[in-house]
Amino acid sequence: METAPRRQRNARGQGSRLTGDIVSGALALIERTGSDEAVTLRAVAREVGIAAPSIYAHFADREAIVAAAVTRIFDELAAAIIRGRDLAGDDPVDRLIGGCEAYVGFGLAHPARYGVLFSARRMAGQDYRPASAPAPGPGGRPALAVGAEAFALLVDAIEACVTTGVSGSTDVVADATAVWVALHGTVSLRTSLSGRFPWPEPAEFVRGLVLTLARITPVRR
Amino acid sequence: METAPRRQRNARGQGSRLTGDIVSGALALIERTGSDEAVTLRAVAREVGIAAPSIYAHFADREAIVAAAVTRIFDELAAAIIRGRDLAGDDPVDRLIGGCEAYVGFGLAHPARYGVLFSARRMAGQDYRPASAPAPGPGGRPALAVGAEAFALLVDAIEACVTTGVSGSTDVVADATAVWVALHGTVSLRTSLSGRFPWPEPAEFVRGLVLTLARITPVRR
DNA sequence: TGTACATCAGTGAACGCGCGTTCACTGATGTAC
DNA sequence: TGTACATCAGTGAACGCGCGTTCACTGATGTAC
Repeated sequence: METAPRRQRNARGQGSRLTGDIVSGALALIERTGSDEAVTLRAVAREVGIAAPSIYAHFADREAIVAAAVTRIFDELAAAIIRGRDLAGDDPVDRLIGGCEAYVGFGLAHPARYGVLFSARRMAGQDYRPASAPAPGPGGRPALAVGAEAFALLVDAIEACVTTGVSGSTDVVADATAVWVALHGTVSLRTSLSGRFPWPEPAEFVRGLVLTLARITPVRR
Repeated sequence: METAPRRQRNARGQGSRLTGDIVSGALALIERTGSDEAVTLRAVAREVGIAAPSIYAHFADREAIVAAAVTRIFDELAAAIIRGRDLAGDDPVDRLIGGCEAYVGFGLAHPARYGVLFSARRMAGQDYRPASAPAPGPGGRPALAVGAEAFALLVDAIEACVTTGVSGSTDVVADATAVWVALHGTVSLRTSLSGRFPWPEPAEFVRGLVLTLARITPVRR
């Protein structure tokens, strides 16, 4: 268990910089081990190059660190979706597919980060937290709000397809839910069973799922 | 940490009964805590009512216990699917939907058990294992074979719909993969975000997913 | 039929480890006078 | 301009805990003679 070189202490008034470095250290541990289990106070301290008790000035406990990491990952995911959507051009179907491919691409490229987002146990833990302290995290909004933003992107993308007449969806939210469920299942199952199942090529598979579930009329393409 | 009452020792020649009890203890821990993390040698020993070192006569390590538990859960899942399929009657579409609803029903009713089946880290661990020791477990077949059996049930069910002309699928394996991914995503997301998302009623939602992705011709119903 | 013995099915104590958390502390740096 | 002081940003040692794993052992029961 090698320790990072001892970190230089922050200048007066800059103490909150360590907050961000602790989150980065937690993300590095998640990335390296594939799980948020590895995010212990002592491991994070080693990663960042500080003494373990120093963390208490920035986070109440392990859960708070993980919650802050989750917020950061949701931001990365949302940014990836928006990038994929906007790179796809102006056609609403292309933009929908571009965003969905980016979602799956992010999940497959960063399975550890993605997995932490939807770790059932962590979420269950949040349920026990009193409503008065909704996992704020120093990143700003609570993680779930960011997740909701990503879902809103999907709803809007399908809505745009309905508006231009290429989607026959009569319940956009229900169909967006179906698409999300399928995208998540794709990332989750492929990650679990990567080499042990004859997976089709991801981009084409996702395209097929989205066209079908978002009820894009086949006439057009 | 209360210990179970001390277990009565097995009669001579019946020592292997403890093997099954250890797996049951592991399942009880998974069910109670929601995660396979809780399956430690000492916790299992407490659960079963034996001394921790006694486990070594039956399992090489923690991983072997979890692998045996996974095999048992896969058996339960396959049995649930078959039951749901057969209770649905003779119509191939009804049987397909019955099996899929049973899959999702099992996952939602036993989220902890289901979650362990597809825990990415556990699976990754199996990859590092040499091919010479494919996680045999005292349950019989390796867990993945049982997973493949469940997938074969799905392929057969769609195949039957194609044969009777109600499914327009031209690539049954690809469409079965899409259905599986969507079912898994449904269980996984609903479990993670149970109360924090306006989920539609499961049976109807699953029905819609399956009819769409298995390309059941809408003419008929 | 009696008895010595082998085997089976475990036990109990001990080890070293990493963990969260506490406590009193240190040493640089800005600020009031 | 000098200096005492408060504050900030941490540190280091120590605690008790649960963990996997080892080791020598125990005591019931079947079996060979």
